[in-house]
Amino acid sequence: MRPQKVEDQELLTALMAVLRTKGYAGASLNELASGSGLQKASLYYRYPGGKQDIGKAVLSFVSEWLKMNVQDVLMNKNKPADDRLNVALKNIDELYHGGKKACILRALSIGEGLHLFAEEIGLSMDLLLKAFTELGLDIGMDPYKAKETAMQVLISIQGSLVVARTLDDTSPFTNTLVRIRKMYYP
Amino acid sequence: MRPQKVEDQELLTALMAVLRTKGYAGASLNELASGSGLQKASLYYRYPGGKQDIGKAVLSFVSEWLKMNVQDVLMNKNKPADDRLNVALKNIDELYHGGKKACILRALSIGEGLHLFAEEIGLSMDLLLKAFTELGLDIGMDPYKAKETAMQVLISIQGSLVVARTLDDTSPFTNTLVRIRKMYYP
DNA sequence: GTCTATAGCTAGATAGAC
DNA sequence: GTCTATCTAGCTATAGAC
Repeated sequence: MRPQKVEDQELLTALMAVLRTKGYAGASLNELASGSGLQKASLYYRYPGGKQDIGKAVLSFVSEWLKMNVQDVLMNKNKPADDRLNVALKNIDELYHGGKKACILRALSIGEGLHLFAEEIGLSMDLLLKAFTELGLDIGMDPYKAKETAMQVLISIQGSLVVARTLDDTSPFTNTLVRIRKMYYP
Repeated sequence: MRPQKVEDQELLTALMAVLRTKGYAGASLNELASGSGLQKASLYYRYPGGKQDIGKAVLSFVSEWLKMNVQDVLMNKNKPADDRLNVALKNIDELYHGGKKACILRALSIGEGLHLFAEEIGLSMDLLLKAFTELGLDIGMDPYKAKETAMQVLISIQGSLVVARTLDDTSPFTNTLVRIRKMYYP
């Protein structure tokens, strides 16, 4: 058992960085290799299923990150709800580097990726939807309002990331994070 | 001058359909050819610059479509503002087939496309932003509110399309069109 | 576990017949 | 204007040395 040249988490972070900027079809194994510090053949050793395997591994990694850094944060009833929201939004801000980086879920939901990863992407979206719905219920929203608000959170995050990229201006995203806070604490 | 086998507009519509579903990197010339009814070499005759030329042509086509079916509609001061908004929203609904089809501006803003088409995509976004801002001013919003509302329109359209695709459910998009109406006529 | 080297294929792009 | 045939480069994936 020779030691790994690159740790799993570091590797997945690097692979995610390539996929989120290039997209699934646009990310070649050569780019995934050079971006991660391993050679193509080594990537096949770590992910025997090749590129599709890499995509699934990255999406699982993202899903776990969201669970830990958004869902668990929002649902931790030991802390005040507004503190939980602040931390979750700060984590989301970091995930997208203040609007400078694209969403991996969106990048992989184009073309072939939409069919290959529909399940994984849908799971992450559901996770976020449920977490923000729970927060709404927690601060006294009725179930319908809580679900609608959570949906608006997802829509405005995704939408503001798209607009930020196409206008080359991060302010739509940063403003959106402030707006989300106001949805729960007007 | 031999007659064209496929009319310009029909050709661009077919090419757009391939690009918006496969993305720029994912759409091969073979797919663009079979999707449009022409052979690869014929596409090179119509678009000498190859794939990049096709992308730019499709984006110009979309920009003109938006100008005619959204901007000119919203700015036509001969009709009542709420009628204009209804028609513009109906046209947007058709452009995206009720949320079933992706946005070409978003599909081409991933990977290589973001750099190749930044200008064209930004122009279409600006066009929409200005048109909806104008509508807001027209019904009495102050300039700041008008601009903010227009930005929310763009964000919620793009975001709801992403969420609709990832959840495989068009209702986020169709609900968003209703919400947009309420932003201007609460 | 990681590497170099390479197989087999498909990509974007062009030449030249009609 | 459109086609078939073909070029080269780059792709995914694998074999085998270390």
